[in-house]
Amino acid sequence: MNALFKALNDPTRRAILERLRNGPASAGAIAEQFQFSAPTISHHLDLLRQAELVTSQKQGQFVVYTLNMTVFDELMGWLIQFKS
Amino acid sequence: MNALFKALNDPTRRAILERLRNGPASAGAIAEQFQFSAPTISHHLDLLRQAELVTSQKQGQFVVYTLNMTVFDELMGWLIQFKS
DNA sequence: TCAATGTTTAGACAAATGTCTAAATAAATT
DNA sequence: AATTTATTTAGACATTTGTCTAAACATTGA
Repeated sequence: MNALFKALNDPTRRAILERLRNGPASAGAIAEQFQFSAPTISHHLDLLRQAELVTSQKQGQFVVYTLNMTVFDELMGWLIQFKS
Repeated sequence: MNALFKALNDPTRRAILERLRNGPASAGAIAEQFQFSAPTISHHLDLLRQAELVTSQKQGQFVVYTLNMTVFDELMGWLIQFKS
């Protein structure tokens, strides 16, 4: 839960998640959309992976990142506590 | 949205929110449940208020904090994007 | 009015965070 | 084999964050 909220507490990381709604993408393809350096984006992707918000698979020289929607359920569950 | 995720990115603040599920409470009553100093809890309450996750009303010498569930809807809305 | 109680403000400080550049690793191409 | 392309790792650095103590402010009660 800590890693989850930590990962979400950054606008760039949230934008990456929104980008991945359109489907999986390589680290480079993701990085292109932002003004930050590749290492910075790589680090953001690492935090998203630690929170299990994304998974990654190596495809040749590329590393493809995919949204993991499972974790959103967990968050939703936490939120629903407050609605009742 | 930034203030919201920032506010949620701390276990003490999340615990305060869970405490407030049981009903409104004064700053002092909240602080009693934690090992941190009163100023520290006051600061956490301030961040929760900035995120509009709580509201506060002065009642005599006490300041009573109340959960504002409206904001949870906003968060839920953001999450639901990812489920479809 | 003075003292006690409840809360916030101010300022300090260590730890965590987001960014960068340079270098390392890995795969594909020539 | 050497070079290019894709990505990560390492290390540095400024900023932000969470905590504290001391002091200020506000309300109540003696």
